[in-house]
Amino acid sequence: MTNSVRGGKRERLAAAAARVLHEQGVEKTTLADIAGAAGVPVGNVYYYFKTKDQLVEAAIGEHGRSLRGLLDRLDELPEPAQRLKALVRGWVDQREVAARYGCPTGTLASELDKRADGLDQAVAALMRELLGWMERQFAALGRDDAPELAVALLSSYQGISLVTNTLRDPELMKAEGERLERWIDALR
Amino acid sequence: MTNSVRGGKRERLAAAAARVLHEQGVEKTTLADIAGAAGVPVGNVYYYFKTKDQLVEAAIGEHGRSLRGLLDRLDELPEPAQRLKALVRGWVDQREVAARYGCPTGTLASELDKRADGLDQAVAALMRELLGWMERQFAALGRDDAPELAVALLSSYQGISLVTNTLRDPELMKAEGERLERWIDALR
Amino acid sequence: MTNSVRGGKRERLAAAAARVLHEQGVEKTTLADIAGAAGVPVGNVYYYFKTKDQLVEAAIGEHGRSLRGLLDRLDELPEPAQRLKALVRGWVDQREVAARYGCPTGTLASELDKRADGLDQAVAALMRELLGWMERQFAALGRDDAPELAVALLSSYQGISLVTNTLRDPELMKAEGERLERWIDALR
Amino acid sequence: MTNSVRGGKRERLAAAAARVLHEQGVEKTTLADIAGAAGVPVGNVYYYFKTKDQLVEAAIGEHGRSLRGLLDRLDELPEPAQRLKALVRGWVDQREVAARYGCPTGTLASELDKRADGLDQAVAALMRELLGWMERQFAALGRDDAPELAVALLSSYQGISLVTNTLRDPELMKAEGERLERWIDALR
DNA sequence: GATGAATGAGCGTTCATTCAT
DNA sequence: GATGAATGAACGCTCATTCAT
Repeated sequence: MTNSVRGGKRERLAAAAARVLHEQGVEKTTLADIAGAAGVPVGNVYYYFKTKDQLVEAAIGEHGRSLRGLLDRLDELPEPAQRLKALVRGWVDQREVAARYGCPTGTLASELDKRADGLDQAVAALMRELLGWMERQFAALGRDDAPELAVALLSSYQGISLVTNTLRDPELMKAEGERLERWIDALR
Repeated sequence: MTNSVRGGKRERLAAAAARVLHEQGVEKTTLADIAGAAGVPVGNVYYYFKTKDQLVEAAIGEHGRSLRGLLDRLDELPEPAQRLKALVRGWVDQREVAARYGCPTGTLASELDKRADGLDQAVAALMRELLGWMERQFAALGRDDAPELAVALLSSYQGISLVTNTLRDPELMKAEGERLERWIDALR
Repeated sequence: MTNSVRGGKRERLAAAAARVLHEQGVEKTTLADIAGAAGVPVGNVYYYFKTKDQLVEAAIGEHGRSLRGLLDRLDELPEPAQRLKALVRGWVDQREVAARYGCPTGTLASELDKRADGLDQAVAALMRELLGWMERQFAALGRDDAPELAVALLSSYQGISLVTNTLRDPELMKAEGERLERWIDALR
Repeated sequence: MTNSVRGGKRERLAAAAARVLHEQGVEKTTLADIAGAAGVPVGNVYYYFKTKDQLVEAAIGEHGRSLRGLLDRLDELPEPAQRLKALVRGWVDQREVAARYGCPTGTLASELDKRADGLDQAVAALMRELLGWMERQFAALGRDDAPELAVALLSSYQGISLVTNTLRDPELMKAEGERLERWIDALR
C-alpha cells in the first residue's frame, strides 16, 4: 500500500541488472554496480534478492518480458514472412547496441554457460521460446523443415551479433539483415 | 630426454591457458587453475608471463596457430568449394566440444569485449584472418559479394556454436553444417 | 555509550596508522598491522580507506592536526622568543620517542620521498606550515632574515632527531635543545 | 688471477647497491634492480652476497670508503676551520643530489632504523666516525664543547638535507651552508 | 663459478554476503 | 523494511631466496 510510492525497488533492481549485466558482463559487474544503477543501497538489495545469482535470474526474466512483448507485437502482422522480416529489422535497428555490447541474451548465454548454477537453463528457455515462435512462422509458410530454419535464423542473428560486436562494425549487421530478408522472401 | 619434464614450460602454460580459459571462461579462471593444469607452481607462472592478461594473450596466440594450421591444410584442397565445405565439416566434427564450451574464439571474443585491455583486438584480428581466407574462397568461386558471404558464413558458425552450446545439443550443429554445405554447393 | 566500541573506527584507524607507520615505517607496515593495532578486521579497513596510500594520507593528516594543536597552544604565549623556546622544549620532551623512532614527520618525509604518489607533497605541506609559523616568530623578533632562521631551526630539529635516532641517545637531543634555546636568546 | 679480467663483480655490485639504494630506498629496491644496475645476472648475485642485507651492508661500506676518502683529503688543509668549512662546501656542492634523494647516509639511517638487523649499527658507526673527525677539528679550534658542536654541525647537515629533499629546493642547502660557514668563523 | 629457472610465503585489494540497529 | 557497517575468503602479483645444470 504505502510502498506503492517508494516501491518498485524490485523492478528497478531487475531493470538495472538487465542493463548493467549486459553492458559490463556478469563477472565484471558487482552488486554495488547494480544497486548504484538502481538507486538502492547495497545492504537493501538482499531484501529483494538473496544472492547475486537471483539478480541475474531477474535480469533474464526482464529479457524474457521484453522478448514476449516484441513477439506479441509481431503477431499482429498478417503474414508470417512479414513477421519474420520485421523481427530481423528490429535486430538491425539495434545494431549500434549490438556493436557495443552484443546481443543481451546471447552474451548472457555465453557467460552463464561457464557456470554450474542452472542459470544457463533459464537463458536456454528464452532461446527455446524464440525458436518456437520462429518455427511457427516457418511452418505457416508451409515449410516442413521449419525447426531447422528456425535454428538457422536464430544462429545467424546470434552469430552476426557476436561478429558485429567483436569487429565493432554495426554495418555488418545491416548487410546481414538485408541478406536474411532476401533469404526469407526466397523461402516459399 | 630429461627436458621432457622441464622443457617447454612456456608452451605448456600457453596450451593449458588456451584449454582452461575456453572451458571455464576468462573471469572464472584463476592463475592457480592454469598453473595446476600445466603442472607448474603458481609463483613460477610469472617467470614466463608477467600478468594474467599476457596469459590470455598467449591463449589467443595458440588459437591463432591452430587456425593457421587448419587453413594451411585446407589450402591443399584443389577447389574453393571443397575447402569451404571441409572447413564446415571440421566445425561439425568439433560439435561435442562446442556443445559443452562453445567456440573457443567466439566465447573469448564475447568475454574480452567487456574489457578495455586491447585484448579484444587480438581476438578480432583472429576473426579477420578467418574472414579474409573465406573471402578469398568465395572470390575464387566467382562471387563478387565475397565479403558479405564470408561474414554470413562466419556468423552462421559463431551463431550455431552459441546455440548448440546454450541448448547443449551437438546435433544442431550437425544439421546446420549440412545446410551450410548445401548452401555452398548452391552458390556457384 | 554503545559506540565506545564501534564508533570512531575511521579515527581509530587513522590514529593507529599514524602510530604504526611511525614506528615501523611505511614500507614495512602491512595493512594487517594497522588493522590489528586499531582492532579492526582487515577486510573492513577498505570500507574506510580504499587504498593503503589513503591510510598514509590519513596518518599525515593526524600529524597535521597535532601540529596545529601544538602551534595554537604556543600562540597563547606572549613573547615570540618564549614561543620558539617552548617549541624546542616540546621537542626535547619527546626525545625518548625520537631516539626510538625519529621525528614522525621527518621519517615519513624521508620515506615518501622515494615514491611518486604525491603523498610526499602532503608531508612537504606540513613542513611548510611549521616553517611559516617559525618565520612569523623570527619576524616578530625583528629579524629580517626570518625565513633563513626558520629553515635553520627546522633543520636543526630534523637533524638532531635523525642523529638521536641513529645513535639511540636521547641525551643528544637534550643538549642540542639547550643550545638552540641559547641561540634563540642571543638572536634579538 | 683469471678473474682480474672479468672480475670486480663484487665491487660493481657494491657500487650499484650504494647508488640504487640511495636513489630508490632500501625497501623499494629489489635484488633484480641492483643486479641489473651492476650488469650481473640475478642468480649470480648470491655468489657474492648471501642475502639482500649483505648487499645493504656493502652499500654502507661504500659510503664509508668515500667518507674516509673525503676526510683524508680535508686533513691536508692546514687549519681546522678551513677543514670544517671545506666539508660544508662539499655538502653544498652536492645540493642537487640532496634535493632529489637526500643524504645517502642519512636516508639509509632513517630506513634501516625501522628494522632489527643490526644494520642500523653499521650506519651509526659511519656517523660516529664523522662525528669524531668533527670533534677533533673543534677541539683543535680550542673549544671544550667540541662534542656538542660536532653533534650540532652533523645535525644541521642531516636536517638541511632532509628539508632540502622534502621541499625539493637545493637553494635551501646553499643558504644554510653559508650560515654554517659564518657560524664556524664566529666560533674561535 | 655462472646462470636461467623455480619456489613459496606474503602483500594489497575486491566483493558477495551477513549483521546490528 | 531499510541501512551502513562488518566480515573473510579469495585473487593477482611480487620478490628474496634456492636449485639444477
